[in-house]
Amino acid sequence: MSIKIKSTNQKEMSFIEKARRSQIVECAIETIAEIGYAQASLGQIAKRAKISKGVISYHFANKEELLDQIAIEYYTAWQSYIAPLIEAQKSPKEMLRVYIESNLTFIEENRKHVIAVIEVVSNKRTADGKFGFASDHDETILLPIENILTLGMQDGIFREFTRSSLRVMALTIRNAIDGFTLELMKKSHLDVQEYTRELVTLFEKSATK
Amino acid sequence: MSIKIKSTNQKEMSFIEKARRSQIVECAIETIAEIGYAQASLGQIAKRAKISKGVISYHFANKEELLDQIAIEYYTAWQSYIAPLIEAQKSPKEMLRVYIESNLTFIEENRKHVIAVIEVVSNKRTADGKFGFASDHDETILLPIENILTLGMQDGIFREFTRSSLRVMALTIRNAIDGFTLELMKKSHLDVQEYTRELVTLFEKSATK
DNA sequence: TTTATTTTAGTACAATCGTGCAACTAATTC
DNA sequence: GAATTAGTTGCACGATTGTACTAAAATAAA
Repeated sequence: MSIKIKSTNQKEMSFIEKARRSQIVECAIETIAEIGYAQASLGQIAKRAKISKGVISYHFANKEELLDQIAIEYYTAWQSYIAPLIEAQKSPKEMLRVYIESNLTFIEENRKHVIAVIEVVSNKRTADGKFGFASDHDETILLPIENILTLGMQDGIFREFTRSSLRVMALTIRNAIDGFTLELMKKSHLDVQEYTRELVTLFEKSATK
Repeated sequence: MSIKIKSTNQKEMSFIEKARRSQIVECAIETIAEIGYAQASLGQIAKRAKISKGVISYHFANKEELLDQIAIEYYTAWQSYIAPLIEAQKSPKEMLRVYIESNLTFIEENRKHVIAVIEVVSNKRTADGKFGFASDHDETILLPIENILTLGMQDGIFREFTRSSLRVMALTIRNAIDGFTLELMKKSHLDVQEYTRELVTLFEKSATK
């Protein structure tokens, strides 16, 4: 196996390499979103990109690195999108509402990417069969909503949460958001505005006193 | 492709065939639950069953039939388990509580099976890339909880739901239950009782006036 | 312009995949 | 007991997979 360390230790990636990596990631996203993880071979991705398979192996150490990149890029973009919106809110109740709204908006605007991420994350396994994405990944995802719930509880607006009930609440919100993605995938003409409104109502009721 | 119709049109399955099919399905469940859908080849399943791959193809028309059987058996068992428990309740509020409790209990008692089902269902695709399990499958799953919510609304115990808000509520409950499965998969020592209690609280608050 | 480096196409390779089937063994039927 | 059916092993086959690599083309540097 050839170790490719140029992007983390050596000099900057060239303009060509950046463009090519980006194209390959984009084609991987589309391929996975359209035919599913199991069918999305490097051959299929290369075909979509109109390049040779060898180009993929030149730019990425292996398939795993390519697929991980899909997830990494998504979460980077997600965080950059969500964080400032939430920080701009004054009250935890507004933060909760904006958290849900912005998540669903982001998903709608990045449909394929989020679908590809869910496929990659749910199918990734370690050599011994465990989930490939570590639990610190989950913690990172859950942190913002857990902070919002904690803040709301401290402000006396939200109900009293124990450590575990706060975790279940946060997980349930995240599960609802991921579930929205699947629903959008099955029904491309879903009324997103209405879905969002209902989710906000639901979680406001369940979070407040 | 050889069409195997013996189990649906011809005479009864023999004792041997029933036992063998059951064993193969069981090994498929374990294989998928342990190493994931993508790695669960017929060879892996046959190895686990200590049989030749040809035995699988003798008893099942193709891999798809075998995997479908995993889901069919799960949902049959799930429905038999859930329905009487809910029917025994007098009020929609009790039904909602028992719905959540019995779902999580059933999942805990059938961990591998439900994990395998989630893997199969989420990865199944039609020839043109669409989700393989049709939307009538979703409707069947959602019907019980939708009925409970409708009943509660008619009794004046639950809040007023529009058609769409009822659907979002039902979906969110199902997403929470599926999310519990994933959590259980990642953390085998999860406190199920506590998780259940929190979920019941959460959805009671969100459903009532 | 020449040389050095990067990038690409094309393909070899071992391994694996699902499907299919011949040959064999075991059990049942006539 | 012979014929038929049920059940199994072992493996062929075409296709595909991810990894790896050579030679050629393209680009950058001297």
